[in-house]
Amino acid sequence: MLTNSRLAYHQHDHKRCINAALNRARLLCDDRQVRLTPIREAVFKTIWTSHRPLGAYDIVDKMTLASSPVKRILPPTVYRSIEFLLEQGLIHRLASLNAYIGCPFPGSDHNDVFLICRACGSVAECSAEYLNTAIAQTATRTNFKVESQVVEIVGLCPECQS
Amino acid sequence: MLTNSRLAYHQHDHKRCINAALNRARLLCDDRQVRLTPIREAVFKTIWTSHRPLGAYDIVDKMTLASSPVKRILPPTVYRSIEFLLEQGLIHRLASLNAYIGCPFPGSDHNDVFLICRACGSVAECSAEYLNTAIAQTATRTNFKVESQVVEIVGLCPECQS
DNA sequence: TACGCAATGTTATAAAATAACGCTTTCATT
DNA sequence: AATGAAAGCGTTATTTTATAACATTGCGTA
Repeated sequence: MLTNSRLAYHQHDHKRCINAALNRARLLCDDRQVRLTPIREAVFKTIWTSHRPLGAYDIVDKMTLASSPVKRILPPTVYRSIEFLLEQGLIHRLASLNAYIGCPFPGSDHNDVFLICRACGSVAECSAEYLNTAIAQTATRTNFKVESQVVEIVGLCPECQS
Repeated sequence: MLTNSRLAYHQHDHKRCINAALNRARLLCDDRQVRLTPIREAVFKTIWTSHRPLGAYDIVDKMTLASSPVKRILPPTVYRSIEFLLEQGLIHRLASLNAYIGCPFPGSDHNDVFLICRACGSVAECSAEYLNTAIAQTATRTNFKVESQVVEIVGLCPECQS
């Protein structure tokens, strides 16, 4: 099972997390000949601020604060970057929250299962073979052809159960 | 496996579908001593118009058209009914679509898995034991305590694969 | 009848996302 | 280097989705 739950749920040097993600993103974009522009990179870093998902307007606000006092970053700018990052699989959208979170293993072929903690707001991503098998089975039984899936599990992360 | 895929995907006398759903809803509300008022019932019927999910404003528009030409049904009214129907488990919200659909088996204990056809827009609901088991397993492995889940599968229904 | 509460009406606004258009930058080709 | 097409970004306006706040109505119970 592929998961970043260890990192998502425990104290760690998150700057290294961000840097690692950024490096992966750069390599991946380089590889694919797509441009990770300064704005896209800034949006990416903003989303990677924590292991909690951010809404589009959270990103707008954070980026406006971070930039020079004069300049406002406006929604369309952010949404464009979000669109790009989603296309490249560098971030995910959490439909049940209208929010976005960094993908811990971009480029690898994985289906997305998210564990959303309702207490601390953390989100971990997992990819489990047997879960995908179960989804495939469910679909097969009804002759449904799966193309994509949204699996978001809400509950309590290990840290918030005590 | 509990599913309404047969009905969702094939021609059938949908009026009977609606009536059956309405009867179930009435019994259930009666049982629970909650009030299925005329407005709530109207919203419920509107959502049950088809096996396709409706957005809140679709419901507003449909109901406004259906009622006398003078009277406008306004969003808060509809949202209140939606809230009530969700609480009673009579309808479901599809997070990935911001839309609502009638529950074919309210009252029964079931986890929700939705099969959303991207071609015709139909949605079928399934409850599969092994899928829930798989979700439970995934959670257990990461010590995550599941409280609720959103599983929405997008693809092609049997009718739209040809 | 009067009280209390749930349900609805109404106005206004918040929050999330996109449309449309023009300017600037980038980059391959000359 | 010049240039033309496409991609990226700035800006204004608007659409779509959802809720806040408060007034009014209806309905059962003391």
